[in-house]
Amino acid sequence: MEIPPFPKPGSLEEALALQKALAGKVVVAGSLEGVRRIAALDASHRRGKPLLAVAVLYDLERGPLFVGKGAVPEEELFPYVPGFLSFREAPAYLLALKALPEAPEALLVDGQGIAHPRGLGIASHLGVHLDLPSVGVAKSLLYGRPEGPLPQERGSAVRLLSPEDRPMGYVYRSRAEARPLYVSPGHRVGLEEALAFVRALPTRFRLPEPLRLAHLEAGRALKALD
DNA sequence: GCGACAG
DNA sequence: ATCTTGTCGC
Repeated sequence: MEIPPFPKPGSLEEALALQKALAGKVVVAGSLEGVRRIAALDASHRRGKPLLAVAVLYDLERGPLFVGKGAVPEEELFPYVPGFLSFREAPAYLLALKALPEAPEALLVDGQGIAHPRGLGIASHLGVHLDLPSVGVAKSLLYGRPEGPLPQERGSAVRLLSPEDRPMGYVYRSRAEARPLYVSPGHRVGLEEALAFVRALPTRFRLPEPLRLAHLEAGRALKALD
């Protein structure tokens, strides 16, 4: 697939400017109905080792088809700063995607979409960079607050609101006993459509299966480095 | 000034 | 993300 070079900011100020510019290109509209092949992205890292990213090419009707991997040496990593995660992890994800035998129709990313201080979480950043529909599924909250209490039952969801009460996504209960997930549109998908998409994904445990596989594979691939 | 803070 | 043991429960 076509992958444009990813600019590495020389400073946080530069990253901020890039972020603001790209946020203006995010499209929060569209349906993922009919999408069949996606790429699920997750990464693993330990100090002293490279950041290891995994892209699982996943057919929604057949299951996992291929695992692409990408690694970036620790010395080359942008520092982790809340709100700037994409500048650290995106380069590794792009390498993992480049290793896939075919381009996915959409991306499922471990992290926020537009539920972000400047509307450009890693899912949105990757979506805009590659001009692909994308959805963010984060395991914890970065920005915003739930509109109300989240029911315990599996499948329940409440909107995630910005400080100005703008809906940015959903707090979603994928499993009855599990802590919620934070689902938000990345790019080229609407608010409700992003939730509908995640709800339709096969989910055996807390994380949707494609992301769980990416998570497991990233962990074992990193461990295999030594 | 204080608290919050994806991975 | 990772550092970390046992422990509760299906």
